Amino acid sequence: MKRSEPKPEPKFRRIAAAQRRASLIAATLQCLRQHGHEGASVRRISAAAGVSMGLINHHFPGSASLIAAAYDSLADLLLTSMRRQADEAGAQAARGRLRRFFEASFAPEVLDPGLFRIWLVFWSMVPHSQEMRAVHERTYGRYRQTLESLLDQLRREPGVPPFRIAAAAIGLSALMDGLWVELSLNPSAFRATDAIALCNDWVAALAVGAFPGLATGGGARRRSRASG
Amino acid sequence: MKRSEPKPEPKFRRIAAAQRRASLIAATLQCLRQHGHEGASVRRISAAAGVSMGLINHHFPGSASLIAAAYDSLADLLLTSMRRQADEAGAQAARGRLRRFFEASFAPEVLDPGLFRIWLVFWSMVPHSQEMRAVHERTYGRYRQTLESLLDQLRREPGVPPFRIAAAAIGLSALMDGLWVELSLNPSAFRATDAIALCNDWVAALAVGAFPGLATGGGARRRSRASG
DNA sequence: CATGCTATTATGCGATCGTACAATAACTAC
DNA sequence: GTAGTTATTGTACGATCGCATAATAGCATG
Repeated sequence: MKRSEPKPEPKFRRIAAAQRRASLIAATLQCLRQHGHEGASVRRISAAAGVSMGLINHHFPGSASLIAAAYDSLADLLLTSMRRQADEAGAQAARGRLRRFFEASFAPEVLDPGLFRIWLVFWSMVPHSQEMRAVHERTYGRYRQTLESLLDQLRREPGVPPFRIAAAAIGLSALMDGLWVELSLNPSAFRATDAIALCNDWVAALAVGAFPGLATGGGARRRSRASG
Repeated sequence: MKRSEPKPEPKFRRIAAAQRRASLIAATLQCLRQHGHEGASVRRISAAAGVSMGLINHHFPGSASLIAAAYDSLADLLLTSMRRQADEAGAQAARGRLRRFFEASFAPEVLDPGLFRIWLVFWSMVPHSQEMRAVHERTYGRYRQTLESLLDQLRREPGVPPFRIAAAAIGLSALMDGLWVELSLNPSAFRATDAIALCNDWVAALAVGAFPGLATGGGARRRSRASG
């Protein structure tokens, strides 16, 4: 049954808005990963997505919104993955879950230079974009909540003295982020296992009440005097 | 004694190469502070320095070298300032010096959004520029050496158990960097005093031997087994 | 005062950038 | 099948980018 009409491949296809947006987000992440800051260009992104330039402005109010959506998407993906790995293999002790969370945080895929490249672009846009700031606060908030949940499980274990969970999560996330940044900048400075060990040590110190400022019950007030 | 020649202001002045380079470095930092990644442009920098475009390529092999020199200059300035503040007021206990170092690290001038902007540009260029990588490694090396010196003083104090200084410096620098990054990204996430307290707590835990992985004498080997 | 050196300027070139807007064509509904 | 909607394309515009190079002029030296 040969058709007389050659049935030419259509020059483009209309797809659902949600799928198109997801495709654009994926292309954005690919560009940021490969070209860093210079990849945040409408031309590059649209070329990577296989569509024309103007389509971006049709689906997003501006390129800033697209990048914010990419930030939200990637951050959610990473956090979900880490949470899943932490909760893997059923009910463990809190220390074990935290250890798995650390191992996931310094896995080779997270220490990929491309991911660092992407993240630097995100960070550089946070202070000057309302949307990026909102995404960062939400993202970082969920990140800390995850840590708070894990630390709360730790606190409930026998022999663990009470501590201020929110402040502890701030410190732990900072330690992890700082290790990740330096390891991304200089993979030979130390090893991923060293980073994991430092995080585990931090948890161990917290579990024995070695952080005086994090202890509950007025421990936070004695800061200016009687310290040395 | 009126001169018949109007003695017009010369269109430009020749100055010593070292001074010109310093001027260009200062202009570079100003541009990066104000415009971030877009400030790393030959045109903007030369305009800020009040010179023409081509002068940069005359004094530096390329714009990358200029930015690397700016990285080196600013990092040295900051570290010197922090070291001076830590050593201020004579011989103190190690804990006091560390506390002063933390306070200097989270002073308002260090938490200035412009400084974070500058630093992100530096970081984004490290993975793809040989010069930037060299500057980073040297800079970060001196930073860790400073911390190692302070931690060594801590270890010599009575009652402080021995620990692996190099690894400890890695952890402490990561904690400080992570706190600085997050505070720069979101100044309302927590306060500078919280960051300082978390660093002091880390030192306190180290001083009581609460970090098992940092303890010397085979403490680093028990990592895969017998941990939970 | 004349002369040479070179720090410095000024300009042109090709490429890329973001934005705007009219034209087109794929899909839907009837 | 046909009309309508709109997702999608294609292009033009002005600005800025890095780089290269000839021309200029400040300064030192004699």
